[in-house]
Amino acid sequence: MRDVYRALSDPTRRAILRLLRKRDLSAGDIAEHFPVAKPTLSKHFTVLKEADLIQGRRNGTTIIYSLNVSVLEDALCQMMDTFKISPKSKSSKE
Amino acid sequence: MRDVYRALSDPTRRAILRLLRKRDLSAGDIAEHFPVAKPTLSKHFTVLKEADLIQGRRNGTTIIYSLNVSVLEDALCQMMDTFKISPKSKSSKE
DNA sequence: CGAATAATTAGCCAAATGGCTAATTAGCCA
DNA sequence: TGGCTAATTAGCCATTTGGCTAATTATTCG
Repeated sequence: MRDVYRALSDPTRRAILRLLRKRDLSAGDIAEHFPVAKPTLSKHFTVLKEADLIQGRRNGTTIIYSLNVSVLEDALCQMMDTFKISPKSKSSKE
Repeated sequence: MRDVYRALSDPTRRAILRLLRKRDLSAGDIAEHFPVAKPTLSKHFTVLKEADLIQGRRNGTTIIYSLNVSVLEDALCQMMDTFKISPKSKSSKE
């Protein structure tokens, strides 16, 4: 989970995830959506892979990235579990 | 939201939020749970306040921090909205 | 007021982060 | 094989981050 939080902390990486939500895309396709150099994006891919949020498969000279849907869903659910409010004590202020 | 992601990216700050989920606590009370110096925690409080996830109120010489429950809930819901899978295209791999 | 306590701000430092260009790897095809 | 394209790795740099100690602020109380 640590890696997931880290992965989500950067706006470019969040945008990559949103793109991949719709369809698989090659590294080059993704690059067209961002004003940063390709090697910079490669680093972002690495971070996202470390969090297991995406995976790449080679297709000829290109690499196709796809979202690991269930991993993302599980991570979101776990965040809910971690932070969502248990109706324990009364509300705080006032 | 940018600030929320940033706030959540650090494990100490996440732990602070979990603590405040149960009850309000003074800065000193919170400090007892962590092996870091008080000024370091003060910085974390600042980051959490910038994300509007917590607020502090003074009570004599101490400052009591409380979780902004609805802000956290809204943030989590928005993350769900942002990332949860719309049943658009078919699954990706294979 | 003066001392004590709680917390923050100021200022410093090492490590991590996100960006870039140049060089390298990997696969395709003539 | 040689050349082309796609992408990553290597290496560099500036900024941010999370940590610390010392100094400052705020409040209470004798």
